[in-house]
Parts: sequence; structure tokens; C-alpha cells
Amino acid sequence: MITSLNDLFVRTLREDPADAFFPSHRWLVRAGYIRPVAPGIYSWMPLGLRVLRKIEDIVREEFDQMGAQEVRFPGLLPREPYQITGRWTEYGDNLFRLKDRKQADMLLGPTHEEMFTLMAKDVVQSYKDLPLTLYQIQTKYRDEARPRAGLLRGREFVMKDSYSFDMDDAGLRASYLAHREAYIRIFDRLGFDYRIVKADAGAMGGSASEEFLALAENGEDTFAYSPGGYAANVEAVTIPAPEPVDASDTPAAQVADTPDVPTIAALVALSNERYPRPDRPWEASDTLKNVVIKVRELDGSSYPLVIGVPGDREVDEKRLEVALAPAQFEPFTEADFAAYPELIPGYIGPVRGSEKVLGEGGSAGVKYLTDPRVVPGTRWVTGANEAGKHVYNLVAGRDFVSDGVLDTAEVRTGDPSPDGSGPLTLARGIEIGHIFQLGRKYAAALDLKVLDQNGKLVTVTMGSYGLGVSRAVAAIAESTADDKGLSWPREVAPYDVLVLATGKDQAIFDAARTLAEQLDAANVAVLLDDRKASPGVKFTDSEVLGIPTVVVLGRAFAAGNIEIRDRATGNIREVAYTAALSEILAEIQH
RNA sequence: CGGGCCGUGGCGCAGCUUGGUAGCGCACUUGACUGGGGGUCAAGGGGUCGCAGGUUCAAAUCCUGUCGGCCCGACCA
Repeated sequence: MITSLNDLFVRTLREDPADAFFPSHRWLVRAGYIRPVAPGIYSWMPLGLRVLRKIEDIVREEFDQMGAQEVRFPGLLPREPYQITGRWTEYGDNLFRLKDRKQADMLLGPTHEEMFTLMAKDVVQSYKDLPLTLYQIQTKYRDEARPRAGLLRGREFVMKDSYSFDMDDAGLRASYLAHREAYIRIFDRLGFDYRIVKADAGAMGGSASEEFLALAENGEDTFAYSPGGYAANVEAVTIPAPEPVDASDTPAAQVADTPDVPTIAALVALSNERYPRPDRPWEASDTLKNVVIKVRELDGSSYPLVIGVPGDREVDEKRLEVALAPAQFEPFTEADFAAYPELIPGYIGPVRGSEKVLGEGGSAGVKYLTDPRVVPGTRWVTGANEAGKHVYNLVAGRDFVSDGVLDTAEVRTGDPSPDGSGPLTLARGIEIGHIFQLGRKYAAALDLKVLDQNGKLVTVTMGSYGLGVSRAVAAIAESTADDKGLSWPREVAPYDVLVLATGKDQAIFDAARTLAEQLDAANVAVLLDDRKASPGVKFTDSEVLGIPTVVVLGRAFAAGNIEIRDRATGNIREVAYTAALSEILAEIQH
């Protein structure tokens, strides 16, 4: 049966929803594809659901093709498996927790490594059962601190998650590569402009991992790439440490008065005024900025940490989060400063005169980690741990030693790349896929072992692979929507063709319906707009809805012609009604 | 966790300062006109003003509490 816009359960909105800032969010709501239910939680309406399903089907096709088998787990899960792997605790506030009537702890699954591992354990007995890849397309729950941007970061979302099980590392690599290829095919079919970047494994654990980022100016993830092909999420960028510097000529460290310099800029200005360098002016990068934070361990305990970074750089919170994981960090409050009188805001440094303050054995008893750029021999201007005083010519290795390296300073365009091929460039993207070589973390924790050819028990090695299906809907919308509305690529469009009748001539409406029926018979997903509405409303709606091909029967019909419009390009061509069917079929072939 | 802003028909908003019959635009219904870019006119339907308590003859409006939403921040030494 032909679906008419008269009957379709949809209502386009004339105005933007007040809380939507991202194009994908705005248009998906305005075009009646989704509706907000609660922050980060959306309902799917018929058009949206059709797009979601099409993406699911593409994922299924490619996964079935690669030999993966589809299963389905519940979203509602018991605590125990997650307790065993530690993630009941590690996931923290991001985990939706609830109790059943017997007061047993339950959770809504954020991802299913544990459950897949346990299912494999029930079935897999020996090497003959491996390799094995299982997948599901299912709703996930994560209680995000700040859901936003509609479907791009929700608290409930649809994800394809899959898991590979192998006997050894070589097998894992093969499974990982097979997934990588499948992802490439899927994202190519979905029409994404994307990059594969090195990623941090985060709370998932394991070693190698890569992210698939759809290029998007307002994407949440920033990645860096080099001319030589290196590409990594900024969270995973490792800064190459410079060579140590010969400091034998550097004068002795000297404490100097620097009153009222709450910022690095003020410190640099004052230094150039009062203590000019003979060779060149002082710059922010000559200073060593010491940032205090409070590290919160999983067990709830906390300790202060000072991070020394070049003064022209900020500590990147995301990089810090990743570097400290699974521990978290909090700002150092006034009360915290009160508990550590050695730490004077604005004047913190590793030493006071010749006396060690930070680091192991320091008088403040505070752990001190420094940026990789703080190599032996580098000289710095930094706080002297005394109000109104900084110390000059403080040389790393000679005058102070930190407790270790912490690479958390912001990454910038122009920074040297780890592969040595030239400067890094930064760009942004939306994470649409993430693949991990997990290794044996979950198999070991949950005791997934199989017999090898020699009859010996071997712990299985696993990979875990996520693909955001509902996020992909938004990410596609994000990159294809224009100022008129959505504009779907054919592969995912809810309908292939919208047949639109204008005017009041019943013959036109009859012809439109006939054409729609012919298209339907030719297996084309067709939507008919035969509403008794003004043409402006219909044209506008056709653009808001984003159906790739719009066929208009109206003015030109008197001469026996129809229009075929391409939503994406705006191209319009007129063809004879008698040739309409074949012309449209030809149009939607490519 | 802190700060700011906001909760009024399905959507977007005004009204609150100065308490007195709850409004506007869109959407929706009916009719007429119109019929290639959200058209015009007329008549309609639809709201416990987030929730609870208080002040008052009277509360969307003032007070207290509470719940929820949006944005920003969290160190920059």
C-alpha cells in the first residue's frame, strides 16, 4: 500500500526546538523523525525508525557477510558479572543502576563484554569452536554526565557491539583486521567522510584500539594527523620527548621578587621588565606552570597531584582523564590548599631555594609529574613556593627531579608528530566506531578457557567492536543537512522517492497516485504527497524531510511532463509523464 | 560540584516589576476563497501557568521549599 503524507504519522515543525543547537538534532526533531522524551532519550517516529532500520540492515549485511553471528542480550542485567570484572565500580556514575523487588542490584547494560564472554564460556569448549565472532544490535544505557546534541550523545542509544574470540594473538589480529575491513565497507556505504585514528582504550582495557571519526566541525572528538599518515585522537597522542639539553652554561638558579603575577602572561611581562634575558625576551614557553589537582582513586581515597607543563600550554582535561583512568580527578579547592600550606596558588614550583618541595621526599609531600618536554637540561621560570617570588634558571635534572612523566598538555596544530613526518594538524570528528584488541582481560576475569590441540587449557583472547547505529543516524544528518532541512543519502533514506502533486486538478492527483503505484510495484520505496495543501507547504516539507528524489506533478503536467528533483544537488529536470517510471528508476540506480 | 538562565495548550513565546476573568504566533478543526514556494478571510477546539506549602478577599504574578530543563564553568598558578 502506498504511504501518503495524508496518513503518515509525522508532523513537521515550523520553528526550531528551543534546545537544539546541532543541525542534526534540530532537523531530526523538526522533520518529525524523533521526539525528545527526557534529556538524552528520544523516541523514534516512523520516518526516523526507517532510517535507523536501514543502517541496522547495512550493518547486518556486512557482519553476516564476514561470518559473524547475530545474538541478542537483555539490556537489564545482574550485577555479578560486572562485579567480577570490576566495572560495576569502574563505570562510576555512568552506569544506570537499579534494584529489583528483592533488593538485588541490577544495571542497564552500557556495553556487553561480560555477557558475551559468559555466553561463549557456556558454549565454546575447544579450539575447534574458534575463531568465533558474535554481534548484536541493541539498546545501550549510559548515564552521561552531560547528554547533548540530540542523538549524538544520548543516555539511551542503539549500538552494534561485536566480540571476537581467538586462541592466540595472531588470531586476534586477524579478527581485528576483519572487523576493520567490515567497518570500512559499512561507513563507505553510509557515505561518511571519515578517518581511522589511533585511540585510547580507556575503561575498556586492552591494547590496540582505533576510532572511526566522521569529519564534523562540531564533533566532540579532536584528532591530530601528520603528513606521514599518523592519526590519533588527541587523547591518545604521545608527544615525542626532545633530546636532553646541555645545561653546563646555564647560570645557577636564582629566586627573585615577582609580586602580583597571577597569570603566566603577567609573569612574562614582569620578567621582561625587571629581569630581561640577554639573548631574547622571555616567553610563556620559558615558564613552568604547575597545576594542582586532586586525584580520586576508585576506592574513594584521594591525593593531591601537581603537574608541571610549559607555561604556554594548558592541561587538556580529556587527556588528563585518560592518563589517570580509572582514577578520576577533581579541582583543588580552597579547603585543599588550606590543608597544604606549602602550596601557594600562583607560586607553586618544585623547589624553594635549594629545598625540595614537590615530589618524593619533598616538604609538601605532594606527588609531582612533569610534561615530556621537561627533559634534563631545560631551564625554567617557575614558582618559588613563596608568595611574590619565582625562581629563574631552574634546570630540570640539575635543580629538581620530578616523580615521572605525565603527557597531558594540550596538543596543538604545528606540534611535532610522533612519526617524525612533520607538524601535526588538528581536526574534529564524531566517533562512529571504535574497535579494540581487548586481549585476555575479560576472558581471564571470567575464566573463559578452551582446550588447545594438545589438550591444554588456554585463555581465549578477545576483541570488542562498537558501532553507534543511532549516532550514525545523527552523524549522517549532521553532515548532509543544509539550511532547508535533511538530505539523506540514498542508502539510508526513509523513502527513495517522494511523489508530490500540486494544483487542484484531480487528474494530476490521479496520475501521481498511479505513478506512485508503479514505483511501488517496481520495488521503490515511495511516499506520496497528495495533501490538499498549498504548493509552498509541500515543497518546503519535501525539503525538510530530505527524501533524495522528489517527483513533482503540477504545472508542467498540462504539457504531459513531470519534474524530477534531486534534493542534494537541487537539480531539476523535466521529463514526459509517459517516460516517468523509467527515468525515475534510472535516476535512483546511481 | 559551582554559577547563570528557564519551566505558561503539541511547538515557539509574551504576561510576573505594580496580585484582580490566562494571551500571542505556529500547529489543529470547520467553511469560503486561493492553487508553483510555509497564501487569505471567518468561526472554533485545546492550558491543574512544573510541584508543594505559605501570604492575601484574591496568586501565573509575592514568599519559602522542592522537582525538572538549558547553558557555562570546574586548574590556567
